[in-house]
Amino acid sequence: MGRQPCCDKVGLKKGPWTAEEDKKLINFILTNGQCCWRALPKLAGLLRCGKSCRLRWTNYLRPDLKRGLLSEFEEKMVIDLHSKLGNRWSKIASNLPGRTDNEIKNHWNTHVKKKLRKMGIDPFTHKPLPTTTTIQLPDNEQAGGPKPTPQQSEVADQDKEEAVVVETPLQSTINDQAKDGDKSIHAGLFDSMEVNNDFCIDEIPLIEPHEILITCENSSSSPSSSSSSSSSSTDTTVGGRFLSNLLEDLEFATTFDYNEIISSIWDDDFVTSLDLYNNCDDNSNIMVEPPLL
DNA sequence: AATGGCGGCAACCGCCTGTGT
DNA sequence: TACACAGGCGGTTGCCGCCAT
Repeated sequence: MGRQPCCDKVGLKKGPWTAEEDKKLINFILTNGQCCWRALPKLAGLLRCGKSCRLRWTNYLRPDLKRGLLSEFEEKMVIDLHSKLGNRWSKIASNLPGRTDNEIKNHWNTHVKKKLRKMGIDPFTHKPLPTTTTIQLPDNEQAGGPKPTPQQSEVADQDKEEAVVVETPLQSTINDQAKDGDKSIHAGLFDSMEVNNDFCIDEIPLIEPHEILITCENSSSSPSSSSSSSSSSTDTTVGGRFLSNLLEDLEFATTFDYNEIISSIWDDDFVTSLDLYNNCDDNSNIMVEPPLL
């Protein structure tokens, strides 16, 4: 007898989320907080699996999410953390405020892997690629007999790396950069897992629940032309747009009093900060501290 | 201008882990 | 200790837009 599915899948909707569904989810969570994902869809009037709701909220609807490409520094952080933690994306994400594991995972698979290979670094081992004339095949097509799956390889690699900490070429590069300048940020980044510029990668979450960092995105540089071009009401998905745009898309102004709900749940300071964020148009960072729900 | 290939990313699936009983 | 359940995590899939031809 198999495990019971997380929810009754009969009649449940799958695929991209519609603005209406997003609205219901946001409305419900802002009103009731995050609790019991399994029961949430029913209570919120959604024909979705609880897991799907959780994913949608944590990856796209949370107000503390940053959007857009990872900055150079964030990318370096990801590479370094990956060299130490392997594919533990959630752990990596916990060290990058406003970034989700899914986002980092996607970024790794689509951008960083290629970049590292171009630099002659094996994205799995973080060590220099062998300088043979062998044609570099995709990960799962490496020549040569039965091989472990990528996951198995990575696990093995991780085990090795846990035993022996080796500074990768990239780390050296970054450490060199740290010597040249910007020491406040880079200093000690790769020193150890214990102390890392005031945070411990292993144990201490970088963001406290009450401390959410929101970066103002340049409104003219929305993540991709695709999302901006599809921002008309004909597009049913909200895609990667950030909350302010999202709320706009959802037509909260006319159909959903977002401010009222916010005010009823979060305190005035946070509401003011959120408002400030929503209206800002430069690239400054604003610290928004929502009270614990 | 049409179209086929490719890349990026949102979302799903299934397994794992933590917690309560 | 064993079991059930909910939530979390990582791998994978499939859609969609962009770009080259």
